[in-house]
Order: sequence, then C-alpha cells, then structure tokens
Amino acid sequence: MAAPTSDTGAIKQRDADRTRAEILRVATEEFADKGYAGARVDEIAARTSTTKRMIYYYFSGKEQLYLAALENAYSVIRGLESQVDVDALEPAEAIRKLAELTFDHHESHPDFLRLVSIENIHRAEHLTKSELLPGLAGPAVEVLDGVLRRGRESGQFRDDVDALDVHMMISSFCVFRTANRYTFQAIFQRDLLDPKRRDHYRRMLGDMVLDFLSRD
Amino acid sequence: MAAPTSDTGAIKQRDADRTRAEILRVATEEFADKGYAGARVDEIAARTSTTKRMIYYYFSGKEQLYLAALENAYSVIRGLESQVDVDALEPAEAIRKLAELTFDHHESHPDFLRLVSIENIHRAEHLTKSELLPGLAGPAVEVLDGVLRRGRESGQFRDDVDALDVHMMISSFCVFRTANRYTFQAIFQRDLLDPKRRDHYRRMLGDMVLDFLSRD
DNA sequence: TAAGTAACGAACTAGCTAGTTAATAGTAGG
DNA sequence: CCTACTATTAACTAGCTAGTTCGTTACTTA
Repeated sequence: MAAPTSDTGAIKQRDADRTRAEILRVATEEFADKGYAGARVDEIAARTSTTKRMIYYYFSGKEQLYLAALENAYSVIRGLESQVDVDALEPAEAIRKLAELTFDHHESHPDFLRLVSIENIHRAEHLTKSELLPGLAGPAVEVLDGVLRRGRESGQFRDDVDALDVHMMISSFCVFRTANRYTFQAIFQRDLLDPKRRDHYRRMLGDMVLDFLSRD
Repeated sequence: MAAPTSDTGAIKQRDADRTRAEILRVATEEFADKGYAGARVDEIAARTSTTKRMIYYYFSGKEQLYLAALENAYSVIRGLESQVDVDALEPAEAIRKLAELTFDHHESHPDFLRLVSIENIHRAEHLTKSELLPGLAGPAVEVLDGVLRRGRESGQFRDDVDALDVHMMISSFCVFRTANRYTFQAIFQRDLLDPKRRDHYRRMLGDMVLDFLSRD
C-alpha cells in the first residue's frame, strides 16, 4: 500500500511545502487587503486549511510573515521583469515597450502594489530589514540604462536625466493609476482602471515618456 | 474678578474649540503616522492635554475622528489651491505654474499625502461617506480646464486629453515622489526628497507635462 | 445666587489579539 | 516494526484596546 490513505477522504495528508505556501498566499491577500496592523493572524489562519499554530511554526510571528509576503511579492514581479529583451528595438520603441510592460504589470498585480503602499506607510522599515533587498533594484534599471545610453548616443534623447529618473516617471504614472484609484474615483467620479480607458492611458504613458525624452 | 483664576498656575481653562482642535491635530498626526488600524485612541489621548473621554465627547468614536482628520486635511489643501490665478499667464506658463504648485503642496504637506494613501488602502470607504466630498474636486480641475482650452484654441496643445488626465499626470509625479519615497530609497538608494535634487525634479515635472501637451 | 448645562477626568470593562503550551498523529530511517 | 523527528491540533493566556460609567467642576443665565 504505497498510495496515501485516501479512502475516507478526510485523512490529512502532511505536506510542509503546501502548508507553508498556503499560509503565505492567504497572508499576502490579507495583508494587502487590511494593512499590517489591520490584518489578523486569526483571520489568516481561519482562511487556510490549517491552524494558527502553523503560522508560528513556519513563520515565527506576524511581522516575519508580513516580511515573507512582501519579499515573495517582490520576487514575483522581479521574475516577470527579467524576461524582457529590448536590445533588438530602436531606443524609442524600447522605451515605449518598457513603459507598457510596467503599465501591464501594475494593472495585473494589485496586491503587490497595495503591499508597496502599506510598506511606505511604515516607512519601509520591514523592507530595510530584508536580506533579499540587495538585488531587488534588479534588471529593470539596467535595461533602461542601456536603452537611454543608446538613445543619447544617437542624439535622439535628452541627456539631463538618468535611468532612475525615467524609471520613477514611469512608475509614478502606473502606481498612481492603480494605488490612488479609490480616492480619485471618489473625488472626480472617474475610474482610472475602467477598461474603456485602458488603451488611452497606456498610449498616454508612452507619449508622455517619449515626448519628454525626445530632443525636438 | 473677571480674570480667570490663574494664581495657582495649574487651573484648567475651559475652551471647547481649543480642546477639539488639539484632539484633531494630534489625531491627524497619529493616523497619518500609523494608519487607521495602527493608530491608538489611548495614544492620541495621551498626546493631548485632555483625556480619552473628550475624544468620545467631541468625535463619538475612532472612525468619526479619522474621518474628521481626513476631511480637515482635504480642506487645508483645498484652501491653498483656490488661491491661484493663472488667467494672466500664457497657457504653457500657466501649466508649469500649476504643476509646480502641486509639487510644492505635496512636498510641504506629507501628512495629507499619507492620509490619502491610507484612505486608498481602505478603498476610500470613509471618504465616500463624507458629506464634505461633493465640492472636493474643487477649483484645481476647473482652473486646469480653462488653461487647457486656451492652449487648444491657440493650437499649442494637443486635444486628445482632458483636464482630469492632466491633473492625474501631475499628481502621479508629485504623489509618487513623496508617498513612495521610502521603498524607492530602500531599493535604489536615492532619496527623492533630497533638497539637492528638488529643483531637478521640479523642472522635470514641468518639462514632462509641457512636452507632452505641446504640439510639435 | 441658584440652577442648569457644557466641559472634563479617573477608573472600569468586555471583547479581542498575538503568541504559547502541551499533547498527538503521520513519516522516514534503521 | 520501532524509534526519532516533523507536522499538526485544540485550548489557553496575558496584555491590549475601543468604548463606557459615573461623578465632578467650571461657566452661563435667569
């Protein structure tokens, strides 16, 4: 009888990886939804198929669990970012592509952005402690730096801004659109994430960055 | 004896307005600092010269106090915004001026921005309940709308964006710079609010908006 | 100056919340 | 098949936290 006892259906299979992963997934949702102080360890436990004790068994405490969720969210985004190849494109095309990639990432990962907002409210005190932090800057900036250099050398791009400035400009637009959509909607009655306006904003972002970078 | 008894020095002068205002001021700091769930009513009380009972006396509860702080913060910003007169300026100059005004406001009112971030984490559930909400859109957008119209009519500005789009673009940049400065600093080792870089970013914002709006 | 009202304070409480204890059940190695 | 270890559970606890009770003191007004 090598097969696991599954005849009663209710037998609990042990699987450390699965349990750990499930806790992390639920914790990410809960922290992103309620913030660090607003999230409840009991609530996270209740939403898993395991118990609160397991959270402490695998993660030691609420703060470490939060940091694990934050690090995991950054890892996911970083993994996506590294799959970009713009060397074959003209600098202007490459910039638009990178901007649109950021635009798409942010739109499809709201939990990540919420965790970033929350972490900023906490003045990045947890992220600063993270051992994963070095290397988080990652490929995004290096890739951007390469494209900017090419554009400058060919005389197309202005030379008074660096990769971080441009990265900041792109992020601003994308982060605001999703992170501040609720107060914006409440005040101006416009849903920045309305699918009908998606293409408009995507094009607007690309135009904004390129019009700014381009020498006339 | 019309003068208040002040001979012992420790006599408590009664002043409803002052007490209320003090609670609101401390509450604003506390909520902006710790978030709604992270803020402690006891802590707010301890930091005032009055007691917790007075918080409930004047504001009924934690949530109403938070909303009062949020509304008050918006009122302050709105008051500043309405003191702008750009009709005498060329459209391009006016746009730059409005952008720089937003830039300056955001930099000098960090508590306001933190409250906005916090309120977005809560999906604007409190702001939506506010009776002060209508009229919050305020003059900022109307002024911007007038300038854009003038710019379009003279053929200087593109015509595929409206005032809310431009407002969003300006806000994005200013909000990101202050609201996301902590994670940005942690990851990229650049302080977006470093005074040495202030002029650079201020000019960059104006260029960004104008290069985007201008027909070439 | 008496009575009423607005402003205030100290101490209390019910319920919540992060973290713990102690005992149990599945699993892998010998 | 037995021993040691890993994974798991349920019940518990100490301390915190929003909100309350009840009584007191200053100010107002008739």
